[in-house]
Amino acid sequence: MASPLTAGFCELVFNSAEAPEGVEPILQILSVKKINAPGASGQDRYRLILSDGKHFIQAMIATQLNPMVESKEIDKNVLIKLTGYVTNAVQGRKLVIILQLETVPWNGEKIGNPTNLEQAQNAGGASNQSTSAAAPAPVVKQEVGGFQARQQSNAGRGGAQARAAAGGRGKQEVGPLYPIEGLSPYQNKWTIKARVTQKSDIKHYSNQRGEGKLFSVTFMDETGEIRATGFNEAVDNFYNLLEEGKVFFISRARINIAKKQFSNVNNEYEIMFENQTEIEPCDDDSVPQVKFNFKGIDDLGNTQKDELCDVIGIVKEVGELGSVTSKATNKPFAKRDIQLVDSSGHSVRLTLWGKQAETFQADDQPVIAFKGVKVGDFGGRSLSMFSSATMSVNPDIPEAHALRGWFDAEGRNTQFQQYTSAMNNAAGASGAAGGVKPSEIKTIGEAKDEGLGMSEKTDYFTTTATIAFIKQETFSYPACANPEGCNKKVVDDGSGWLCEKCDKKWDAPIHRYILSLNVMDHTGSFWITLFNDQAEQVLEVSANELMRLKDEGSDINSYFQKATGKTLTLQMMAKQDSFNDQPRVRYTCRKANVPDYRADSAHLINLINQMNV
DNA sequence: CCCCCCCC
Repeated sequence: MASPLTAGFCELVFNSAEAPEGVEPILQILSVKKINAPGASGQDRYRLILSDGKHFIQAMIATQLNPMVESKEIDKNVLIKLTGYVTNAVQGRKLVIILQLETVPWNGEKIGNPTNLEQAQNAGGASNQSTSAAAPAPVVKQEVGGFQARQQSNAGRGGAQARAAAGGRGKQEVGPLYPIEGLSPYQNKWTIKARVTQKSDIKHYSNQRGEGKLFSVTFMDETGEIRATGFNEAVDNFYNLLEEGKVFFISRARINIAKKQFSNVNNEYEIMFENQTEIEPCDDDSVPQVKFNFKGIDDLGNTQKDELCDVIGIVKEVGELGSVTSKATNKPFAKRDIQLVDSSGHSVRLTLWGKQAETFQADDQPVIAFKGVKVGDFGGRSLSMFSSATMSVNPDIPEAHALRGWFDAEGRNTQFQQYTSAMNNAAGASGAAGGVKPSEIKTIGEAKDEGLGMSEKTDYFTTTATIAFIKQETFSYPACANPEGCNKKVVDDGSGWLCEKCDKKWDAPIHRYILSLNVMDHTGSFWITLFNDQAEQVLEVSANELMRLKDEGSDINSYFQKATGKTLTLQMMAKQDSFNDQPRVRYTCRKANVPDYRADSAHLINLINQMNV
């Protein structure tokens, strides 16, 4: 019986510089193995050993074919027809990269007794390397993950390849067209067709190694994105050529391992432009526009500080334009904070800087997609936009439309959960791991009944309650007057107020609140502690001023009376504590707000809707 | 080979 396999294919690959043109071989899979090195996008990668009945050869499959491995369509002894592939030499070894394949019906038996072609060839001592001057295109007839029309555009490329051929240097100067996802340091001949989605300014630097300049761009195609950097001469050669938004062919550049801490580009590798790098503009506009890798606002607790991420949200509030002076350079910077919310019900502050802060306008609560914003831990979690980040207002992408729909239908009336700095110390900064979430609305009765603050973990919750009583006897403590902000308790030793921490003596302390309030709602009451900022907000007088009035014998009772009866929405922390060896819960108020009755009502409507009546 | 990106 004739073998269904394409006899001689392995030898053909081994002896050709590029994939054999027009050949769609049928091969048998001898083994499937997951390799340890992740793919460009961090996905699993699989290596196959393929047999033509006589020899076997190694192959990698593009990650879009991974599901076929997982479903066992790609498995040992299965016959496959390669309908899209390229070949590559890696340190003298040949590798087939499969972009598209079809399975061929077969009874599951192994065919023939194939041997390792490389060993056979090397043992024979003969090098049959092709000296063909032709530059065959890779075989891709149908759509491969959006790589349709590759052959046409590749062939129509004209530029680098045609010039190389005209230069009479024999071998093609550039490799076949690759998906960005398929790039790795182990391949040297490739061309990508990609859009520039971001281009940096030219940056000049000077360090021990000397002076220089550099710029970077992000390239994107249907399969992924990759960052590319050019130094010195590459800046002169390519900076003006590479325009944001335009499509280019790029070849003959180096692939390095990406330094991920400096980039949010979703690729294990990055491109380094070299002197022989070739970049040619491309008219084909089919390459997609921008690729986001959104992180939900509620998920920012699971990111590390300083990590870069993409976030999409509704601009709920726009802060005033402000200015700060950089500690490092003493230079002033314009800044503007905005509040972003998404359908997770969480909100986060995002800071814009410089020109972007000055010109930012969003009075109609638009959707904005941010790319490459930096996560900070101020106030639990915050975001900061810097020069390499980009923003798209009301982008035409599904995530944006979904968010718009959600916000207009219900999000408008949602009370959003804010990050709090206490979450930096709490187990699991997301606030979701174990402890009650800060925005979870509880009545006082529920907080007690559910035993919040009774476990090892600190619980956070929000409650709306009315001040029933404020303890007047002790409302403050004498604190260190250091203008840098120390706030430690100081003691009067007769010659002044000593701060042990600052090792300084002050003529007078600054009094700070530790205020005990009894607050109640329709379910019960509890004692809570307010520290300086919250207490000052409630009493509308500073502790220092109140202490001065008290010391001069004025009646300060009116301040406490004025605050009593106020109803506030309190962001609470419930923490285990002990008093006279008895365990008890200490309730601390982290933030007091005027109630948002609209949001509270929306919460109640939610609860009503959940009732089974 | 850069990689700083600001403040509370």
